[in-house]
Amino acid sequence: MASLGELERSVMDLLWAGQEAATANTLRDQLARTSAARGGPGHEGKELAVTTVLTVLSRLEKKGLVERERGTRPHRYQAVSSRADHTAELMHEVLGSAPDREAVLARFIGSVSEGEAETLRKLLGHL
Amino acid sequence: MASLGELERSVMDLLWAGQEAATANTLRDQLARTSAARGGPGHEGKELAVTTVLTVLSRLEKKGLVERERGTRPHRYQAVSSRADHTAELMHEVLGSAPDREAVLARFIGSVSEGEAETLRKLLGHL
DNA sequence: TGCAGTTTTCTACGCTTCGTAGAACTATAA
DNA sequence: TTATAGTTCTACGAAGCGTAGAAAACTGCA
Repeated sequence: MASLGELERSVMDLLWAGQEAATANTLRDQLARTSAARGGPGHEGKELAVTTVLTVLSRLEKKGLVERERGTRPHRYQAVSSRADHTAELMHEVLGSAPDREAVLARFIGSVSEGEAETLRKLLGHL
Repeated sequence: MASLGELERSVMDLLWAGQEAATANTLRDQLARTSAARGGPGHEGKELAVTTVLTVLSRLEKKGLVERERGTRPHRYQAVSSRADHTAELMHEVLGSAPDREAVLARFIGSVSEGEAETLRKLLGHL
């Protein structure tokens, strides 16, 4: 239960981008304004109903990606983990289902840019 | 369009396991017999109709994961790429959608077993 | 050459997920 | 205590997936 729909992803992107917890209304506005909402820049996001945003937020909460403060009245929503953490976790998930992990890693490393290979060497160096 | 359903995955597992191209009937039998079909061992797979297997194979073909020889009468199906290649590609896909690739890699490396870290070091060494 | 069996394609149905939002309910501020 | 802002409930249509029958296409044999 890890994959996200298009709107769900847009919402997560906003939550990951902002450091503060956001309300449904804030997000709604950002979705309407931001080009992050629908792919390419120059493409203004759609005007969504607040209920739509709330539904999506609930679903994201059920999926464990979002956490909400129920105390305050306009509930405030925030991502449970950073985008980097989440993505890394996803990568592990993908890798995890493979019986031939080493082979996968080999292929993976094989098609990484030189710059990133360098980064990886550094990261692996001091372990 | 990368995610697979449960049955689709079972079929891919069989195709990845065998080296020869297989027919729908062969796969049907293997699905009925193998425990690879449904998770745990000891759990015998279900008896599926051949048409079911064929439908799934067509869908996998459309997704670009499977390739079929139309020449021979019982068509023969095989995986387009190895499981390792496919999985590595998936990992790149997941990583690719992140603007903060380096941060993701850092998190990813951070939670890799020591054995695998060693493997990675070796792989990165001779590049 | 025409049939009987085999294989493939077409069509379809039920279930689940996702985008979308109205209706109804609830808390809050004045 | 009531208008108003916010939340939950319910729902519908599209797409993806498991599943398979019906129909069409093909093959080997009589």
